[in-house]
Amino acid sequence: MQRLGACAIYKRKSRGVERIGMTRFYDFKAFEAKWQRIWEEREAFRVMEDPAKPKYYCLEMYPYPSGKIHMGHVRNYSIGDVVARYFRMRGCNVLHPMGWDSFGLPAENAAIEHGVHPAAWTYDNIGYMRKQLKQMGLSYDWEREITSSDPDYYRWNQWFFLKMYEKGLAYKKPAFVNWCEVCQTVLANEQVEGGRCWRDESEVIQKELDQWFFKITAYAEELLEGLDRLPGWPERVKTMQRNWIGRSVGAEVNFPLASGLSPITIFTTRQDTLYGATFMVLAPEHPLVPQLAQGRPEVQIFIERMRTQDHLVRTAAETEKEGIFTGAYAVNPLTEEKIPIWLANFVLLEYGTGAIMAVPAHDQRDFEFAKKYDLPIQVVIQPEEGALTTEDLEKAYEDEGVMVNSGPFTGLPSLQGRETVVQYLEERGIGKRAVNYRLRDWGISRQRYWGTPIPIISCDRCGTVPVPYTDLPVLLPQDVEITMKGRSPLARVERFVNVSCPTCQGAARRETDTMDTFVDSSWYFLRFCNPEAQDRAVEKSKVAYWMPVDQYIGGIEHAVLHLLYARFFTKVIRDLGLIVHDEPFVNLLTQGMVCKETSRCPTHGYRFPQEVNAQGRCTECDRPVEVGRTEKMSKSRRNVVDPDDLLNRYGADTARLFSLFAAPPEKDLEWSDKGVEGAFRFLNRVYRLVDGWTEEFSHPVPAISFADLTVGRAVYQKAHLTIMKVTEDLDRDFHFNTAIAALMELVNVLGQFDLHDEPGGHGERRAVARFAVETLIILLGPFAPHLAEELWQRLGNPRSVFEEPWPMHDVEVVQREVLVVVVQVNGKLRSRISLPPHAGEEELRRAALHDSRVQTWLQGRQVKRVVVVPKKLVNIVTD
RNA sequence: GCCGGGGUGGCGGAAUGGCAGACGCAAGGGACUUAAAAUCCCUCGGGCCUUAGGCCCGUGCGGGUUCGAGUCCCGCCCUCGGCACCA
Repeated sequence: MQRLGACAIYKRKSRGVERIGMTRFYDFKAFEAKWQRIWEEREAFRVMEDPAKPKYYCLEMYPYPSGKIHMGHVRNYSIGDVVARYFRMRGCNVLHPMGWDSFGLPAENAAIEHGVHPAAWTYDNIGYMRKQLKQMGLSYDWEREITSSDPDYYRWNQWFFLKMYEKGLAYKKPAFVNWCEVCQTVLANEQVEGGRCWRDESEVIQKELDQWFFKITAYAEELLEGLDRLPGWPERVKTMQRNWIGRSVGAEVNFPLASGLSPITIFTTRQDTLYGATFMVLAPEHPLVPQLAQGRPEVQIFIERMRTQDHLVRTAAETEKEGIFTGAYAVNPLTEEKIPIWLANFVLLEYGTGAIMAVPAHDQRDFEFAKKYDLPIQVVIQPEEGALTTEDLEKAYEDEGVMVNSGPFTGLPSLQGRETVVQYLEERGIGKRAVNYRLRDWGISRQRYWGTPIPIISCDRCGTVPVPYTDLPVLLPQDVEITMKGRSPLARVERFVNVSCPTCQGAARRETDTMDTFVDSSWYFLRFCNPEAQDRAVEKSKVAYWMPVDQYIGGIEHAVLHLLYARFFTKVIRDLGLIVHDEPFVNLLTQGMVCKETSRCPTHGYRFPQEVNAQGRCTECDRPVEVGRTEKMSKSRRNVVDPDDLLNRYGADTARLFSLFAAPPEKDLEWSDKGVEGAFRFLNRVYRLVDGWTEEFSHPVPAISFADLTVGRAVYQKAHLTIMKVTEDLDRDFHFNTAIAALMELVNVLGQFDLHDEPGGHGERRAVARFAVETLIILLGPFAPHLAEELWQRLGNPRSVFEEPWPMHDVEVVQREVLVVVVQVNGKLRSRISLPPHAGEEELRRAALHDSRVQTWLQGRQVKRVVVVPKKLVNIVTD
């Protein structure tokens, strides 16, 4: 019985030494290290294609190597590991890989702040985090590890880029970026705060630079429609993608100019309100503006002001509407009235045609604008009840109604009017049906060093020339000075920039921008199928075997960006003929955030737990600290828990078990130190239970069958019920928390069980106990793999517990021996009756009516009806 | 404003339209111990009936459907998240 943890040994050796707060615990450190070593030696999680087995691809979002793993990773990867181990035990050939999303800005910031090379910083972090993941006992096939910043990986980003370039899906156009004059660099949207640079607080301007784009809009319709064929995705993720794609159906209408210049086309979803269009508004950047506003310097000034205003600010809903008259007029094609053309901040060049017809009576934005600049308002839609007049209009009437003041259309319901008007426009060549998407093309240029070089060369004679495939990869040069000064750091590396043109051999320059790191993660799941392939990005047969991903698991924060880009890439690669599937991820589990309560001091803000004393006061100023609401764990909120501490103190199995037990996976998890201890206690209880019985189990146990069992029937049955419950919970929605609860129930039952036979017994109790314990260990395996392996081995089993097939419950055993049926009178619980398990409806009814407690409730009442739910309940309805 | 989650004990959370509160945490009581820790056992939604044992109320609020509603329907309130001048 000398198997308890180190502390217990210490206590025994040093009798008489008093230690307060000493705990006895199982030696998780030794077990976990041992089994991690054995798994590695046995290559337990290597997989190859095996047509004989059903395949299962389980994937968790690969991490950015920021330094250390955080609790979100612990949760994410614990979930994934249970899924992977479970399906493996169910007989599937499981692909469960891991890698590193290792290009990105933090590496460059580290270079600027600490003078470390981004590569050194990144690869150090990967080394540390890989060690942490291994310490968690995750069942990855590490032979398939990929690192997106390796040339072996990113060369294929370049390859895909060139393929897309050939197909016209990658193109260059001028686009606005956030530019800080002080830093001389482009800033990401997240680095612009209120229109100012986050570093030096100087004003950020919109600068027009040549940028590379992927034409994701070419797939807008398919990306939208495909969502309907993803039943395994959470509804909210699909909704967010639908909103993001933002399909709207309407019409494009041509408005002739009064001066006879070529007409201006607008997009509208409300062509039924065309008769109410009393003016037009163009985006300040609209290409026709210079012609229209000739000789009007004040318009130039307005445009200039709009150009320099931060795009985010300008497009914010709270920003006041402002505009200016261009001096030009257009003609409403239906009323044939002359209407003024204005420019305004709220009209965006990127959406629709960059021009709108303004219907102030029926569009709130137009209404506010018309009121401000005193422009005419004309009511053309009347609500069903009550008349609307222009005079008493306090806000725009945007709902449906009946068309009025609309010439031949007057009297039509607005909904129907939309169809009739668009037909009319098409017949006369004034306009046509049109669909618009809010989705914009994906700008992938980054003026950064630590990313995939864009494989393009520009030559003064030949223009834009793609790097030939044979010259890939375009390697990212190593010795580059990284500062915040200047444009892309690569632009100052002459050896890199200066090349000869692949077409004319003349002097030419390389593109010095790098790709958005979302490009890397848009296809990494394909690379896991054939990470070793040197001559191609994806190997058709292997990808055909493994893809699509059966279960993808990650944070909700990628609901739109990553998950949309990955779907887009999948469709592009399909159209390149390399894969056959349309969607990358069949089932998606978006795990909730890991949260913890925060502490705030009135003077010092967020406090770490160690910055709060026992009296709940700030250690710096002694003011009472307010315990705030629970929020997502983050360094800035000072409410993080370091997984290293958790792993050292309680071990991987406890860390995993707690993060799975505390909440269902898709909900937020509230951190609780006490809850972690609870999980640890449970594992210790399992350990002690098995440890205490190992000796008994070394004696031979007889074969048992439930039918002949004279003792321990309830325990035997509980084991089968637990198999049923755990299996159901894993199959239905991965309800790990209730599955673990079922295991706890089994342990509670076993804790009460005495396995010593009555005099004259022949080991039946021992046999029941052994069966139940082995069942427990197998079922516990996916959740607490190290402890399960250790206990399994100690019971004398030579093979790994993960080579055991997942058990199946016996339907005969699970049948209750005695049915306890609930009896209600008028829907209220009044009694319970016990009956043999196969009692029929009539027996139930009779037994219920004769029950003495029920009798007292029926006194003086007439039984009107008796509802019988077989095996469950009888409800007696009286008058 | 629009869309999507969610409101159940002191807390995290359970409940295919059929026993509300599984399991865990906290709390209280007890056993073991010289003592503490650890462990084990018991109690644990609220109110009421002196007891055995029972009764009443209770899943955000108000209606409805049903023999029966935490669960389904209608109307609200609160809360979290996403989107938001998208024509």
